[in-house]
Amino acid sequence: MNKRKQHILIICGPTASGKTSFALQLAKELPKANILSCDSRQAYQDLGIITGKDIPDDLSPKIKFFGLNIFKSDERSNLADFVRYSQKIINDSRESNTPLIIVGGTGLYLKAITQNLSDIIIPPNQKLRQKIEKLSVQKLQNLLQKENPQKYSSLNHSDIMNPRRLIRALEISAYSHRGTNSTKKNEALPIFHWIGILPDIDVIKKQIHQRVAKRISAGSIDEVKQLLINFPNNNLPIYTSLGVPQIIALLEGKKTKKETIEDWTKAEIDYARRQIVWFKKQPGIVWYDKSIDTHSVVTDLKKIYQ
RNA sequence: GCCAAGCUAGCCAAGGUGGUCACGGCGCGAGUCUGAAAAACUUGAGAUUGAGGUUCAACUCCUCAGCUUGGCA
Repeated sequence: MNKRKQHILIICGPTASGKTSFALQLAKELPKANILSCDSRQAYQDLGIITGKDIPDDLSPKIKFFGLNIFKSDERSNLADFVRYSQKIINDSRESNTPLIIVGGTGLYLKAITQNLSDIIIPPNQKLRQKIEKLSVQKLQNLLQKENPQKYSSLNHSDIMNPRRLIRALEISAYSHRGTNSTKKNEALPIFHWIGILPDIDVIKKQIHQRVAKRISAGSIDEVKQLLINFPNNNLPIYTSLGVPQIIALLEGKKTKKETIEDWTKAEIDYARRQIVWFKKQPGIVWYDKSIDTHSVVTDLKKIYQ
């Protein structure tokens, strides 16, 4: 790898597109490689079955896999935490001169890793959040209009109806008002090469159907039971992992097992759809629609890593 | 067989003294998104069982047919 410029491959795509196995396949063909999973839920230490942390047991020692199990399940980890972690992995890979492949489906995290997003350094303000979280959308709008009319008018129709976005905007305004508006230096970023994996939507749906059925029979329900015992606070982010709310409904007797499987499957398909919408909009992604010729990609990549 | 109630989008479902675009929810489609992102939010397309009749006008009233559910000898 070039000593001065670090090249990093990013493999993105919707859930069930086969991006992880592609990354592993690719890594095998390199003399050594680090893989960083960029996945907001697999980053937690529990729910291995539900979130599908399917890394082969016989992983070659020349491949190191990062990004899994890095947060405790009762943590409210977030974008900034993950970016910090990623930067460490990126730096380590550069120093050890090891090619790094980032693979994941959490679009915003990937975006933040590859660009210096300015506002993400502003931390959550729990006091403020608690104070205003119960307010109506209308009231939040009024507040923001008063506090930061510029930001208010920059929001689109969807965002302006979104309490979470309004609260975040108010949080940022409050932070800026304190005069601690830090101007973070743009550190030299590595060069990122994006590959998007996008099979036909029907293939994805079929994969999702199979995957949910498999995960249910592999012990997902017990996994949720255990989670409820270990971390009874079901307001934690980990509780929003796909499959968890659906399984909780089953445990509460509100749904049959069949309905649970249907609901979970649907949630996964909806999620895949949202991911596709997001990634399609990101510039600079080289898309692989159907079958991927790993070898030709490797050939291309070797040129980059020369 | 008789009586009763009902039949509104793919599914569930509200409505009105007959009178412009027929509530909703689910599902389906399309999007938004810089510290919750597997999150949160926005938005679109779909309907009056069929055939007659009354009327200026019927999804709403009448008749017949079909189907569904409940009750009865």
